[in-house]
Amino acid sequence: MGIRQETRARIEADIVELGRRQLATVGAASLSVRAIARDLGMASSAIYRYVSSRDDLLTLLLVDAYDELADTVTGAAMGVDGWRDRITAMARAARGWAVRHPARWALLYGSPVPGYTAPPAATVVPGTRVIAQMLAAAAEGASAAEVGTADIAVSPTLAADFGRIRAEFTFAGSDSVLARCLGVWATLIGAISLEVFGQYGSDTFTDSEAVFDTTMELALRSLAG
Amino acid sequence: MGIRQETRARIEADIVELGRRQLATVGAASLSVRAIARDLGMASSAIYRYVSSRDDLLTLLLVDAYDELADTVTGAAMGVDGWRDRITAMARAARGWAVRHPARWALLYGSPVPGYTAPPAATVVPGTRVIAQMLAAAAEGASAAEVGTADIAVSPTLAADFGRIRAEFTFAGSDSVLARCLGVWATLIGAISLEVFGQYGSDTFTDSEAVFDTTMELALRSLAG
DNA sequence: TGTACATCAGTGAACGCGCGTTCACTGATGTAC
DNA sequence: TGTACATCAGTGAACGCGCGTTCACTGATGTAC
Repeated sequence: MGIRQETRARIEADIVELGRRQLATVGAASLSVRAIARDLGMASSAIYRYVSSRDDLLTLLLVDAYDELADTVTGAAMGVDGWRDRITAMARAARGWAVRHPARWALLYGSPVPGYTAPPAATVVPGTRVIAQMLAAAAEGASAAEVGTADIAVSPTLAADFGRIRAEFTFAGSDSVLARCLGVWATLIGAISLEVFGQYGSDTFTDSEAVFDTTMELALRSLAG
Repeated sequence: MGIRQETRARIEADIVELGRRQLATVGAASLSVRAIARDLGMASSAIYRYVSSRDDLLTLLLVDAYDELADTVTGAAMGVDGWRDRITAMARAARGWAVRHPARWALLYGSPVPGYTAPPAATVVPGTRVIAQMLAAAAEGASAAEVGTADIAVSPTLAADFGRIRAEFTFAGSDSVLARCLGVWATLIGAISLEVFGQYGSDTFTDSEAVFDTTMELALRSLAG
């Protein structure tokens, strides 16, 4: 690898790092390529050798965050026996990552950035890694007949949608199981966002980890029973 | 009421309306008092006769949105018999409002606006109206012994926090009930945000209302038994 | 009812700052013969 | 191994635009006597 490739790789990494910092300080909507060039000690125009536009930088940061979150979740799930404990481990890992990187969580699951649409080609795969893993764990429970069997009324339209999801994620589970997974997913995203976005205020809960664990335990009961 | 008070009231309402539109088009982070003055046909400085700063305008919009959401939810709950159906009605009303006003939902429950902190004196009361109503409905179920009694392990710390919440909302229900309410709340916020923030993509679900109803039905089951 | 004065709404210029993106350019690194 | 040429990284000026906030001011509305 020549000197050019090396410095290029280093600068690209620096750009992502500076971008992360900007997300934390000014937010996605005020992300500025000029500011990043400044921080790199470059002329503002030089940044265009590395990033083709502001939106392109946002996509970079989006994929970066999706991947790091998914890696964290995968790492936490690895080696945990039993689908139930594995989902719990994944949920906790997701929350932990979000608490450590609130601005990046906001980029992934918070308000959309006005004027920006993520290019599906680049973002769909990294963006579905976590839910895919959760579904896999739930499918394990379903195949062991450990997942709640009480049926839920699902409209034909919704059943058709579920069919497509089943194909996309090669998920082996009934509509009822899928519906429960959706509920767990909504609870997970909601619980993390409420905490990370500061909805609880600073003085409502002393131990927000305990709040989260309790919430997820209840959500998982609905899956298992 | 003199002519001055009348025009002032009209202009104040116009400012809020234009602010809402800006939330929808450029988002809270790019909210511009200059643009609003422009749209009103005023000099940019004249806006300061009505709003003392940009942050002040944000607070105005925040309270406006909290109140309208709460009014909508209250209206939908009115006259609905049975705590369970009432919670369902409230949840649907909240979703409906969020779908109609995605940018305002984002202001309330989405990513925090960097550099802005809502003044508690103005926002806490309107911001807790919806959850207060849900808790009241759940308390009704608890007093009728219709709410799930299976206990949940709650740490002493969390129990103490729950005690404070019980006092603040004059809520009559055990720790288990409170924990379940928290779960329902997280599910509600998560389900709405996932839909409104576009996480499902445009082609995953044909009937997102059905998805929401199914999710909430499951969440309520966990409350009820 | 009329007049004097106080309050208020709105103006326009200014301060100092930021942004994304393009363009013609220099000088360094890499490559093919 | 040396040379000629192509590629690439970075510069600096420029375009055209935006922002929040302050300030001294004019002219209209409201109020007290």
